[in-house]
Amino acid sequence: MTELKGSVYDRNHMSQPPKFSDLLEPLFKGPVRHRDLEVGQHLFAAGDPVESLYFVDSGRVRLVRYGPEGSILCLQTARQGQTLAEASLFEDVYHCDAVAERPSRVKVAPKREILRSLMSDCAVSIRAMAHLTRQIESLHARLEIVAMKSARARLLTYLDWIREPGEDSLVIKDSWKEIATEIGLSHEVVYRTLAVLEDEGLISRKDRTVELLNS
Amino acid sequence: MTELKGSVYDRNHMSQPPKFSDLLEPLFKGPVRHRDLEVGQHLFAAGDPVESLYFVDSGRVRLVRYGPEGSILCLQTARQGQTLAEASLFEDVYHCDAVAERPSRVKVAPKREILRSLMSDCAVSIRAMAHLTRQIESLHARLEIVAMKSARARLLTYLDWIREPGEDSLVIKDSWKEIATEIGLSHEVVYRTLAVLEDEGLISRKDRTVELLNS
DNA sequence: CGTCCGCTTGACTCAGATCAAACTTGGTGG
DNA sequence: CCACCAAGTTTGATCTGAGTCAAGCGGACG
Repeated sequence: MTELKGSVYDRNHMSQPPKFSDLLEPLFKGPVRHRDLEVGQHLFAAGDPVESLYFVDSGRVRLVRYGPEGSILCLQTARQGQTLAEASLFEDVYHCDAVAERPSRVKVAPKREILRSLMSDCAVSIRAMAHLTRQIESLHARLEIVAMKSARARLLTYLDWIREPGEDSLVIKDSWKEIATEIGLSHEVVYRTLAVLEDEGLISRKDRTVELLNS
Repeated sequence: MTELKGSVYDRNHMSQPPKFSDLLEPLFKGPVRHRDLEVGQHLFAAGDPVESLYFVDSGRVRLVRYGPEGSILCLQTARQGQTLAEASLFEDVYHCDAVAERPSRVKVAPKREILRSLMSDCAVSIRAMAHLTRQIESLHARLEIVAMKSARARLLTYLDWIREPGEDSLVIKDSWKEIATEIGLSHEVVYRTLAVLEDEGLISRKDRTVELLNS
């Protein structure tokens, strides 16, 4: 509970709260293997057997699914200190791909070890459940956003979602282009809508910080 | 594991597989309270404290969230034999409403009892985790559908999703109107798209059964 | 028999996608 | 230090497809 000011994790879209990472981290403390990934490199692909649980030491790894028409949907983004595809722990094979967004290093823990630890300590499994429920809520929020028809509502809801509770200003960590794909809009519309919102005085932008006025 | 041929549950959109219901059902065996709901009646609302876990004995209860512009988003549909809002077990207050879609009867189990059972038996909590992961995958599938821009792709993917693996024909259990809201389309577009797909020979309809040709 | 509601189709509107072009920024290498 | 390239950002013009309003059909149910 120290580095990076913590604000990098909280309420972050598609990312699990930090607490659980800390809880599972002990599982990765023993004789664990590492894997280093270059940008674009796959950690696993849909159809691969699930044999490990991954913990992102550094970098950023995304869970994505490819649509038939070549579209890409991001299901989860695992940043430093987070685990990836926990929901696949009880699957035989993955149903989506994991691809590094940046040069990344991940810890690899055998699935069996993880399951054994969960089995042996109820307190751990309870916290794991709590973690999964948070991911479910995160998905609820994303579903809510993507289900909106208007770009304006999507953007405002998204900004409201990733902002710190109580804070009126937030720092954009990704490019707007990435955000656009994240909320299912073309980047042009995002830029346009941002301009409109700024015109209307609902937000103000400077560099990579956005101020939410009159929530 | 007997009634209704099972097909009512499997791979059903927004519904958890049946196994877990069986697993948790024992928890509802003791001296549990019941609640009867009329159509449209609320079981709980957003902001209410989470004090119980509900199990649908009969009828159908939906987890919904209301958008600012009056839009309604369904997060989960709990049918007979399923539990509702398990993801809220670790929350203090609900973040969505539960409303009966049909006259329903639900069993009510105190949250504390549930947590205690989970805490005392690791096997149960492991299975609970497995259940939650299935819900996550269900949400992934819904996200995938709603994120598609074209009505055609949404509908085809949806039909492919709810069909029995291996089966080419499926029986529509809800009205197309409900399905339309489910996949985020107006019902007119759904009807139109169905007509087009039938024209193109991709599907054929008779009564409430749809045949998928040339998947 | 009349009403309600799911279903179906048509005409029109409009918001977001797409294509296009220019500007900014950052990094790389000569 | 500058030339250059890549990628993000911004704005304009146009197109398309889903939403909306509207109207008619048919079955269920009282």
